[in-house]
This record gives sequence, structure tokens and C-alpha cells, in this order.
Amino acid sequence: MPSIQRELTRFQHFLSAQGLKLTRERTALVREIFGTHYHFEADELLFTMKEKSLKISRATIYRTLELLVKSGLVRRVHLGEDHYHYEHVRGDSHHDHLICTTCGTVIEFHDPQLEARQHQICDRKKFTPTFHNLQILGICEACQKKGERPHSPDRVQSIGEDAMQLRK
Amino acid sequence: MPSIQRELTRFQHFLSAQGLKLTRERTALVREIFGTHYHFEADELLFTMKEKSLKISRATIYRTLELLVKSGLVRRVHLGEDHYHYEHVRGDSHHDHLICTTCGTVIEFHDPQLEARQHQICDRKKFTPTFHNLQILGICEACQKKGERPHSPDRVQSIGEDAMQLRK
DNA sequence: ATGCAACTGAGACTCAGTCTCAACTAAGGC
DNA sequence: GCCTTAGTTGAGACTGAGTCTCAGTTGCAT
Repeated sequence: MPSIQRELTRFQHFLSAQGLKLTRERTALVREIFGTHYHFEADELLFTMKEKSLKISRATIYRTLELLVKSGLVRRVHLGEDHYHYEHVRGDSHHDHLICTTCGTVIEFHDPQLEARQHQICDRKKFTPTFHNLQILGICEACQKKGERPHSPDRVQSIGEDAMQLRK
Repeated sequence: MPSIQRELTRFQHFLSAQGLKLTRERTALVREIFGTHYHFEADELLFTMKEKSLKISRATIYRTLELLVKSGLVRRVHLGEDHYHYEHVRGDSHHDHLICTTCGTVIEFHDPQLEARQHQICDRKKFTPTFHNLQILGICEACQKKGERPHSPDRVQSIGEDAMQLRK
């Protein structure tokens, strides 16, 4: 398990700067998040903590995640599903995601050239970017080999397959 | 109001190819979507139709939007909020979004160079892209002039402002 | 014109996320 | 170490987007 002390200290500084407190629950969540998870969902975390018999309420989970996001230790991302996912931030490495629509694998990448181009676009539109979010959906190498075919355009959630054979 | 006949015809072809029907409700929704809206939300559409005293149920709205997305006439996008937005597709112009986090304005752009770079990245990772999704959050020109300051990183929804003055 | 598969609306349901409030606790001051 | 108090917690009610069900309705192929 990687050292979590640094993250804990950063979080504590962040909290005390706002007059907030580092509680048992918050500590436990930081440990859990930086200790094991990479991409995770809020409810997953709720469940994991329950299993470890550290009962932390749903409200506290969400409240703490919000603080972690504000502190920059955790990032909230859309991975093509209906609800948010979170990922912890080590160092400061911004990255984007390739998401396989058949097996759900998430591949991260970072490309300075892509970022530079985005900045050029913003300049041209006189827009000051603060954050961006790029997901590329498609089929990963492994699934291609298994012969998976692409899903429909916007990766709509599968609908009741009853009468509508939409993907021939 | 632009001609909607083409879209209606395309939708009808799509439907009949699946053994589905073009109903009064579906026609009305296509007219509404292509007649006036550009970016819209499902509930907004529900409300608009109610105002026009064309009562269409929530279930039908969602069902029709799903079909429209599958047919390629409408695209489902995340614009940095918690729920989906939809936009109609004319021709086939793919584009991405600059979203102002202070006034909510959405600026569209299309940049072949950016797309080309994305394809290179996919190639390198042996990933076959089917769709992508890029939002750049930031401050638009008008808001900059009004002296707006950037929001916190991930544009977290404002929390109960009670005790936590998180953005100094 | 008829038959039937597809469609619709009403409303119950789900699920992620938020809010409330009384009871609890971290941490600075004595 | 104890007090004080502002911040925190959990339980559970609530919200809002989106889904599902089912009985009644309708488009359309024949």
C-alpha cells in the first residue's frame, strides 16, 4: 500500500485553512481511496466501507468526496455512464480517457499536443479554459480480438430488448 | 422555421426498417425538436409540449428521444451538468463544446486537427474509436469582461453555503 | 375494414445524490 | 485535562432524472 501520509497531510491543511476538521470518517475515506481504489463510484465506496465494518453514512461519503474534489485530491469524471465516477489524483497528472464500450475498461492517456491544440481553439474563441474533459468511446484491443462490434452512436443504455432489435 | 420534412422522412425510414411506427406523438416531437430547440433537456421538452397542449407523457418523451438518438437524428451530450442534454443533428456535423461555467453559454466548435490527433492517439493504443466527447469548461469572453473569476476545478455543484466558504 | 403488433399515458418505481436535524466530536483556549 | 462551540455525523426523508408496467389505444399491412 503506497504511503498515504502525504495525502492526509495535504487534506488536513486544506481543511484547517477553511476552519474544517479532520475527522475519523474523513481519515478513513482518504485511506481507503488512496490505498486501493483508482476509479470508483460513490456507492461502491459506501459498500466497501460497510464491509470493513467502518460504517460511514451515504451523506458523509458524498460530503467528503465533495471536499476531496475541492481540495484537488480527487477528480470527478464522467466515464460514459449515467453517474459520476471519481479518481484520485497523485501528483498533478491530468489525463483523459479511452473507454471500451464492450468491456468497460478505461485506458488513460495524456497528450500535450492535444492539449496545446485545445488551448489554440480557446484562444481563437477568446475563451479562458479552466478544465476539460475528453472521453473517447470505442473498442479496446482485447475486445477487437474477440470480434466485438461497435455499439450504436451515443452508447445509449440498452433498452428493453423486447420488440426492438435495433442493432441488427 | 426550417423544413422539417427531411428529418421526418429520415425518421420514418429508420422506424419502418425496424418494424416501428411513426405516431402522432413521435411526429410532434420531431417537429418540436427540429423546429425550435437546439440544446435541450428532456424535461424541458415535456414542459414545452404541455404548454402547446399536446400532452405527451414523460415515458413517451424518453422513449422517443432514445429512438432519435439511435437513428442518429439527435445526439445525447453531457454539458457539465448532472443530467443529459440533447441536440439535434443537421447534416452530420460532429462538434465539441466550450461551456461557460458562469453563464452557461455553450459554444460549439469543430476542429479537424484535434480530431486527427485523437485518431493518432487511438492508433497508438490500438483502440478503435466510435465516438468521442470533449467539453472544455471555462469563462466566455462576455463573462471575462464582466470580471467573473473561474470556478473550482471540477465545477462541483454549489454546496449549502452555510458554513463552508470554500472559494475564498 | 380488420387484426394485431406496436404505442401511449398514468403512475409506481429506482437510483444517485441532497437535505434536515438531533446527537456527537475535534481542537483551540483556559 | 476540561470546556466550549463550531463543525460533523447518521438516519432517513426527500428530490429529480429516468425507467418500467400494464391496460387501453392506434398505425398500418393485408
